Amino acid sequence: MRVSIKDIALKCNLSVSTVSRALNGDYGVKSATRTSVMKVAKELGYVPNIAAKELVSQKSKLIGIILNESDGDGEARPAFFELLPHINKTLAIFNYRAIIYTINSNSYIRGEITDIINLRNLSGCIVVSVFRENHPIYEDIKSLNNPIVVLESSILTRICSNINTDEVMGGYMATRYLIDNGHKQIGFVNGPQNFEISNERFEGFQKAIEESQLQISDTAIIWSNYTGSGGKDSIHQLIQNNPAITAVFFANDLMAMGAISSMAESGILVPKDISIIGYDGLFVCKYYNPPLASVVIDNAAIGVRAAELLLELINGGSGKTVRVMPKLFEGKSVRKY
Amino acid sequence: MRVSIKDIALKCNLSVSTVSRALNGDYGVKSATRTSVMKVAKELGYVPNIAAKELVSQKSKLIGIILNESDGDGEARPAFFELLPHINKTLAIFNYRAIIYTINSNSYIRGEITDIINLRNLSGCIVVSVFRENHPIYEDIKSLNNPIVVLESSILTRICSNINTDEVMGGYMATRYLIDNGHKQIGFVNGPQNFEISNERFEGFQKAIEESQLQISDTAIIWSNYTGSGGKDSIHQLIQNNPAITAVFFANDLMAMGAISSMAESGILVPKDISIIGYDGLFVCKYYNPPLASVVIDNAAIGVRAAELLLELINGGSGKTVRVMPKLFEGKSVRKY
DNA sequence: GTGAAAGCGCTAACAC
DNA sequence: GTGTTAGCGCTTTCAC
Repeated sequence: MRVSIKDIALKCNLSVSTVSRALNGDYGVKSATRTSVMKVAKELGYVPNIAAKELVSQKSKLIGIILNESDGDGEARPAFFELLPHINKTLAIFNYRAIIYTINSNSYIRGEITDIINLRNLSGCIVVSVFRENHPIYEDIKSLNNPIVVLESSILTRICSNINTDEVMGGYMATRYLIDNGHKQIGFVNGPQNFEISNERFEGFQKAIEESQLQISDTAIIWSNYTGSGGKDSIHQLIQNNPAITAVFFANDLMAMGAISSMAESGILVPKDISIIGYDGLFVCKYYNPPLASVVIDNAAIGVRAAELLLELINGGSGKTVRVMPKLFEGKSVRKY
Repeated sequence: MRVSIKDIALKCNLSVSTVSRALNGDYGVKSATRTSVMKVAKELGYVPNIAAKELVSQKSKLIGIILNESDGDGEARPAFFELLPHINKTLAIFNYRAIIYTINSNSYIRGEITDIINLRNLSGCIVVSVFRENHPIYEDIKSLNNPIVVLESSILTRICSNINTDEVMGGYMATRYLIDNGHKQIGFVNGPQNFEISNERFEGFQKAIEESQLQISDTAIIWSNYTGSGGKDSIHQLIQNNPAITAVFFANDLMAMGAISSMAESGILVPKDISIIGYDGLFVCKYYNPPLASVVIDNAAIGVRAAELLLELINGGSGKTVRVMPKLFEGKSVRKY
């Protein structure tokens, strides 16, 4: 049988209520009483029963982390796994813990996220995966009555914060970097059109192109799928239709890597024959061959900030938007003309 | 106020105990009663209060996943993040959920893992990170009274299972693959000596070397640190001391990648000038330039199996050892002589 | 400053 | 087959 406050009360000749107050640092307990309670608790190896606390307080100190199941194969969005430890560590400082939930994006039914929260009385949750635009989960989030932080989205309510990279800026930075290095014939391999991030990165791309008054043919823009093999297919198509191309911006690193390794087999070298820049700043970029230029998303900062935003909401704060600036990693995959 | 079984009882003209029995599928409830209870529960939007259930049952349906904090930087052991979704999905089938705990390997104090388990009454836990040999956490695990599954270790008790790749075989396969391709001057860049996996991979390496009666100089074996920059430093040292070397086995992919990208800058090409094989089978291997030969650890299988082993222990089964065979990914980084 | 008692939502004897 | 009751460990009024 585990030690309970009753055991402490018995040993201290006190009532359970006093012990409870002493243990929880409440006012109205003589300081001598408190020290003796603490001492006995330690001696007895007392561990509070969280289930009992939760039952009476109706709260849980548990945070849900919502993951899109398709991220699970490790290919789709590896960057999100870099977030997890940082979210977790920040939450742990305040004695919150994270439960991971995997949601199948295709079989999602309205209210699923509400059920998840209610079942374990979660204090809040963080949606780390990007779902396609107009995915029903976003409707649920908007009408939710629980604190929630959504990454890479712009949902903002009294009780929902969002944190995201400035994707337009990211797209702009990547394209600008190519232009600044003298490239004029530039291709863009993007993700699917029904993702907010794809469209924003595209907007940044366009901005940089227009600003420089470059002409980009329609065939130089490909809407792919954020996978390595998608990158591979796209680059060949791109080169075939645009033989004069000298640089390509891929909307994520995985597609860029798929393209580079595939081109190498055809004897096309990076950056000698063609320059490549990716997006995400995966930690493997710096060990890629060649080190892959990329728009770096600061996952550590986002993870910490997401957790902080959620804790703010839990403590009564109201929803806000936080925007994180991406950085450029130059790598060695872009040639200067 | 949330709907409780009391509300259902009221509406159905039943007692709470009958409702409880009906809801939990216990025997001794008329089938008509059960259907009406179910119907009303649904109508009212009833969600069971898990805290109450846990309080009375003294169990939690919560599993701890123990991560070494140093894995958190995403560099140390990226492969483990590939495990997570698979563990999680398997647990979810049986309504168990995973809580992620980050442990700082250096500041660990005896009993920490026991406290973690007791505080939330975890049904069990899975230790996914590799700690160095003789780390105090392993002593704690041996004397634990709760179901636990440890990856990449050989701890086996009545209530502790372990699951690991056959690392000796992995080391053997990698080395054998180089030998079979005609390499005779082979180098080995390993991880730190105080990790069980390093020593096992080394054993496999030695076995293949001896079997083939090759001579390997002491300077061709380097104990590094599993990081990309460690791989970079090691390869240059290796080549300098062993100019005739034609192939190197790296005990993980990250070191191999660090080495390849660094060699490229010095004009040393893989596999033309030197052949490289890695270990782990990270999903980026196939998009590396060149696609990196590697010993593939089947993280999906390990994740699923680890969860299954834990559930077995929770349901009264006893500790067992499961060994998973690694596979070889040939890539294009090894040249045939 | 401390104690007695009620109750959070649920399960599990035990009674009928 | 169903109801009554006690109790899981804790917090929180309300007395004193």
